[in-house]
Amino acid sequence: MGEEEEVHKHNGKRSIAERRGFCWISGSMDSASACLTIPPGISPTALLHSPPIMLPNSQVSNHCIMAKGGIADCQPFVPVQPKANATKTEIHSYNDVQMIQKRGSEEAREESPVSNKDTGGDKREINHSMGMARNSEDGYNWRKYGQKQVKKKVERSLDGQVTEIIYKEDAPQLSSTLASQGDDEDGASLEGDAEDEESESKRRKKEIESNFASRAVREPRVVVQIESEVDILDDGYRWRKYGQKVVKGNPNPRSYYKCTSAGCLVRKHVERASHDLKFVITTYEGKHNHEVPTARSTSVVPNAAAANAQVTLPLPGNVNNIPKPETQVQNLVPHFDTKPEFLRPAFVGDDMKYGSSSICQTKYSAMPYSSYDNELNPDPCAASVFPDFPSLHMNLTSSAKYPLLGYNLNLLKPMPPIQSFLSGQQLKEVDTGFVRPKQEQKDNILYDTSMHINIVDHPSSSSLYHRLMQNFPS
DNA sequence: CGGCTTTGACCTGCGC
DNA sequence: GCGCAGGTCAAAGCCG
Repeated sequence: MGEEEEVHKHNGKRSIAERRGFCWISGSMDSASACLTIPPGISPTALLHSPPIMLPNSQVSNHCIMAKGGIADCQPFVPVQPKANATKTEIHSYNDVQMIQKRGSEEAREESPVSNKDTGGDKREINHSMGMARNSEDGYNWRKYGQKQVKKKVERSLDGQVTEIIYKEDAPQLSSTLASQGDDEDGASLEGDAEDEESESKRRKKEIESNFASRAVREPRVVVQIESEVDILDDGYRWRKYGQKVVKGNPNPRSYYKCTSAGCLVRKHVERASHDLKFVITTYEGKHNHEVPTARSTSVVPNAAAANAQVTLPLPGNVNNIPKPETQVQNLVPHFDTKPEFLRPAFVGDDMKYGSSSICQTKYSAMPYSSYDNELNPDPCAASVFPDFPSLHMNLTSSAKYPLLGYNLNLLKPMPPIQSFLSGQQLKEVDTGFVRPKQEQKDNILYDTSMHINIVDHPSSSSLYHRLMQNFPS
């Protein structure tokens, strides 16, 4: 049974996603991000029946279920074409979403940059009151149970395809959550006697203390969604898998990893997105208290082992040397791309400068694959694109028939429809879990279609992942 | 043989 | 208190 069915059957109860603490992001953002959250090949109508993106949630500041009622607030789902000189990285905030969540639907419609006028005027109610459920026009009852500041970074390819979506949860907004509760209880709290208020105050205080004691609050959590055919994204650190579990609503198993460095408590879990198997969702919890292991294997994985390949991501040589950005760094995490813009001086030196990020793309697109064949054949692009990182080189080994990350590097081959990504054998595997034993993966020729990117970073280069994590309190 | 993965059992939190 | 679900543990097995 799929998640959709399960959720739809919840009628009268809290949805699966809600119970799981996920937030459904469906729209109401600015026009760009509203479209960008939609995986390629998913129609707007389909979004009514499948969550486009799910964000793991903190245990403390809950999220609001937005999904089913969000479509009406979206801009038309027209693929966003990249501007001619546009940067390839866009920062979006969900503030407007939260506004809708926090306020009633009427106010939201008034104040949201996306109005119903633009979207056909489909009126839905997104109730913000805790404990209250209202009927939305999808026929289900939805109850807000919290909200949380989430920032999103969307990366797109030249053709407008979403290649990477990264979510960063801001610091828990207990105050807003509590304020929301206060709003809900305004009648009682305002009219109650002093004793009740004191009791309530103590209860809330206790709640806050309890919340902060939980790991979900102590540790920063970053969610990265990357379009990738490989399941494991090598971010430079060493991880040991300590568990695997199939979570409800996603037939793809979630793998749990711990950082192998002694004393480091950072963990992450990786899973294929249920709504689109092209996406790998990696959730990082915690902050590394050590440097990136220096002696790392940088071997290029043969094509045949694509499914088990690791994509090496650039990481810093010394976390302590990374200046803490003054501004809020957006969503920069282990990141692999054909355009490692985080390695460019502008990115390394100044968080929010996205400059001429298309340079590398252009170069890559123009490069024949033979240029990237192996480590003995250093990427000629590297020297010109990353002048500040002389030792950096990229290895792209691929028979890429598909535009991994949205970049069709193989200009000599046609791009098949995205929906063909999984078919036949692979579709069967979805039912039993996407991740299979190593040997099976290696033996499966279907995975030979992926492109491998192996970025070997200069030891002193900076990592956006680190810088992001440094924004979180230790 | 050490490091890693696998996987069933166990723990914990939450909702009812 | 019970059941469910997510997360973690740890023994067994695999692999280089």
